[in-house]
Amino acid sequence: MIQVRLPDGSIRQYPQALTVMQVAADIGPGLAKATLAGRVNGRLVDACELIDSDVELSLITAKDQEGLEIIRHSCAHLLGHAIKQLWPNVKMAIGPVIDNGFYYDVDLDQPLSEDDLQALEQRMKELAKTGYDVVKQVVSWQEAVDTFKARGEDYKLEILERDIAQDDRPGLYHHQEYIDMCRGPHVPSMKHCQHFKLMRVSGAYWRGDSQNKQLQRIYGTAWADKKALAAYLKRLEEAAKRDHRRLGKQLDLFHWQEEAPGMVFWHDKGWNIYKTIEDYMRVKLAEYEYEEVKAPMIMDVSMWQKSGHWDKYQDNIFATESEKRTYAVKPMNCPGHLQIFNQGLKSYRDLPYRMAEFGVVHRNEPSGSLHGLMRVRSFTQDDAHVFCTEAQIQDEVTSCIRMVFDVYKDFGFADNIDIKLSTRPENRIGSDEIWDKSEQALAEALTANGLAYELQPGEGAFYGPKIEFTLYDCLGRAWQCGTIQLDFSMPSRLGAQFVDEDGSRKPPVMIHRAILGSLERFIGILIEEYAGDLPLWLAPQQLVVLNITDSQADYCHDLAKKLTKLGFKAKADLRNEKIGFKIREHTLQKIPYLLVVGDKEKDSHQVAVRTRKGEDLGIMSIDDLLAKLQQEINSKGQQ
RNA sequence: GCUCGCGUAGCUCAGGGGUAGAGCACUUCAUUGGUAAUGAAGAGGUCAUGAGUUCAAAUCUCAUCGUGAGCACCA
Repeated sequence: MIQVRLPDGSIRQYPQALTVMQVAADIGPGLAKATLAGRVNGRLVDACELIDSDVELSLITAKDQEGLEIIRHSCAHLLGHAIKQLWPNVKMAIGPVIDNGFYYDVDLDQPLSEDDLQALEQRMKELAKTGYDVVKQVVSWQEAVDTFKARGEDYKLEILERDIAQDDRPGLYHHQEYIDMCRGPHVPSMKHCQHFKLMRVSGAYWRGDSQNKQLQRIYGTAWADKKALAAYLKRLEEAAKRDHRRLGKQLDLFHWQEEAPGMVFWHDKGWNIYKTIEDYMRVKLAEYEYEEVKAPMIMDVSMWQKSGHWDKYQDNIFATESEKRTYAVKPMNCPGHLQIFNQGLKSYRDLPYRMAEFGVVHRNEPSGSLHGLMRVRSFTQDDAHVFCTEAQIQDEVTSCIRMVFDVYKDFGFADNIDIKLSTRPENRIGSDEIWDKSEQALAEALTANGLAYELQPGEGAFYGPKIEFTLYDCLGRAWQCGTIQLDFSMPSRLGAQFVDEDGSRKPPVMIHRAILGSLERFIGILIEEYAGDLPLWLAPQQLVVLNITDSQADYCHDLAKKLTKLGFKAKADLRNEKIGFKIREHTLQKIPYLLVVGDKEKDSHQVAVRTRKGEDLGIMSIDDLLAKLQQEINSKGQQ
């Protein structure tokens, strides 16, 4: 007898081997209909998998996250099925599951247009509607090779040759006349793949290598039911409304111009946010015992040759000539800071020496990588370099980590931060011994602070490994913000030394760290996080005083002036417009508090307070208002 | 940098070989109105730039620049 133990603890006994689907059918026809796959002893398998010994089994349906992923994966096959019918000479590369959907990389001579995409989606729908059964066939490596050779699937053959061992037994999924190779599992029937939409086509290099051919990547989204699909599309629409590029224009924060690609024109309101953040960071710098400096914007190219930047990043450095000398516009602040460190002989007693700068750097990023405020060619880093001894590394890195969380908390980021540890890249300076030491030091600091992190092998900077703090934009795209990097190389390259206790001279260890990273990027993230409704302490205009008729104009003007004098960002709107009109305009401008003054309020020296969310807080005295505002400002982004 | 799409008034967008359109914003006038749009009139454009095809180009072709999505890159 075969014993099958289900998640509820119950045990079913069968006289002979049977499939996952047969167990589902034995439990009930409804469950059989919903079953997409099974989990046998913790391993995901197809519904057609044979159970021939005692096992623990749970059935996977569209209600499980794994089930949804299986649907998406099968939708990629469905795409393959349909595209092969419309363009028989297309070659299929890879078609994995991604967040919210799937994609398939295809090699097709002709570029796919919007219309082509629609035709493809239509064909997918027609095929899915027939609800055909998907048939899995497990074959030998050679049989798989023969199958794809016969079908001219060069990319599948390359995958077999390079990634699949010859003693392996690949799974072939038959979607009627279409055959795809996959580890699986997949849906037993296309009945389950009904709610999908093709989203767009873009280019993508085969195996992610820009030396290889660029294929066409077709993105799709897929869901278990119609409602979930509609909800997802709605979510995308809502996300677009939070886009910082759109809000930047609507709220008059900044603009872009053809003459300066990748460089921001900050308007008064945007610059106000920027200044608030910089002022705040200065307070934090004092708290964490940093000195603030300012190094030159351009230096002779020899400096960058010595530092190694010229070798590694020449293409991305803006350079300029004068009197037969070549100067580089600084892409990083560290060489400048090392020059400041080098002035005067330093003792071990001077360490740790924490040197900060709001450093404006220019990097000539590839045109295709520019993205609003998130990826620009000119930006300000809240940069700092901590010069210390090896013995001080642990404490200093820990202090940096604390500062990151301390600051992020005030901006309202707490759970939505990801931490990554990036280790030695192929292209690097410094010995392996030094890299071992640095990577270990960072990993230990993270562990000691109880922080979970994702390892990114090969993603470190050329001079050292780094901890990255990643935040996400409105569409869930990841952006590196804070970073802590260990560097045992650059100080000695640029001649930095300190006199140790025993009188010997040694190069200090340098920790590069940025909390916000790029102020531009951080502001972009903030705008999207809050959909433009910045917390009161960051709002570029906090208050607007609105009169109802001319008879309150003087009072409103004086009140706005008084509020400004008290340190609030306030303006009066005395235009000859109806109050409803003014409220609409300032609400759309996302000004936190609208203070309405009519004769009633004027006579009693009060204001009627309305929020940008449309709440009416009623009439209150100026003192009560001030107390409320102050409290909200003090709490920053922490609710 | 690569692939595909897009570029029309300050903004959001329609149009699509035959003299350039809307809404909002702007200007002027009237209106002093209590919580998301008062009314009327007016002004505003080398249709990104350059070349080509054509009797004729905003419209078709090519190139350049910018931009969007994705890929590659990201010190």
